[in-house]
Amino acid sequence: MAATETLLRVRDYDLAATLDSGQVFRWRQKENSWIGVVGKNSVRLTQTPAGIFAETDAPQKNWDWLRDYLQTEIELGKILKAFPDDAPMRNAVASCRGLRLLRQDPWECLASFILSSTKQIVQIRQIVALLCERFGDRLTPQPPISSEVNYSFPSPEQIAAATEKELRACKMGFRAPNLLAAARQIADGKFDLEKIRRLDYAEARAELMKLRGVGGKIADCVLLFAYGFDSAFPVDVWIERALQRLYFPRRRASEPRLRRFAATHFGPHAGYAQQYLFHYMRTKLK
DNA sequence: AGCCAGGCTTGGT
DNA sequence: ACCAAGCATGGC
Repeated sequence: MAATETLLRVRDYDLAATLDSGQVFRWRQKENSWIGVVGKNSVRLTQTPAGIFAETDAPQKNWDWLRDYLQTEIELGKILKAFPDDAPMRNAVASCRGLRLLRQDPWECLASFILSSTKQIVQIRQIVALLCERFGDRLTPQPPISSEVNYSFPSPEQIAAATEKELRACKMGFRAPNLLAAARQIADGKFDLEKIRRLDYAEARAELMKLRGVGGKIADCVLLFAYGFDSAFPVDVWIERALQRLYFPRRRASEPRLRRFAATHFGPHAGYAQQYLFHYMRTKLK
């Protein structure tokens, strides 16, 4: 039965923390709900005691795409149990109960993180919103499900057809040529985002880093948030500060030292651990 | 190794 | 209201 709404029964899922934790930049809060776009679907999500209530403009035959995006089927408990048993991790888990990792579209994730460099989250949201309005597909609103116009994330082809000047007008500055180059390589078939899935972590990371404007941090974000490489551990200044403060409070640890520590300390779900530390640091410390 | 590349937010006056 | 400093990643 095609329907425009469903209830995803899930517990231990903090929708607000998940959609507002710096892994994705398209969701906005409206009253008690979150409005966003997944693929070509405008989506409204509402946290309820029974789970996540989801509404879309178009009727859906099944909701697998949304379950996959929200990662509602994973066993969070198992992941949390695999975290190192130390005080910082216990505190982070206790204060960010229900924080999840999404499974995003690789191109949207890559493009968003190319735009993220040396930007704060509020600014990344603005840039991405402008980019979608100007180059994405207009999605027709269906009252009363949605009253506002939404836009799909522009495809590599849509961005490849733009000029650097038009992209700069979305306030992305020096990131414009990087985004344009990536879009063109992908649109021309010279860079294959699907191939990344078949590589191991180190190979996949090296492959992404061939793109201009993609260093280790951005590659790790894409590997973690879009491809599900759970061992990817993006190290940005927040995480560096968190590691320094939580694990080396007495002595100053060099950046390579912190990286080596992170690579071995957090186990097979290091990426999840990173998200908990990041959110803990952003919301609870300083 | 150290500087440079938007533009928005924050903090000081 | 204004102006300076801060943000935070990759490339050269």
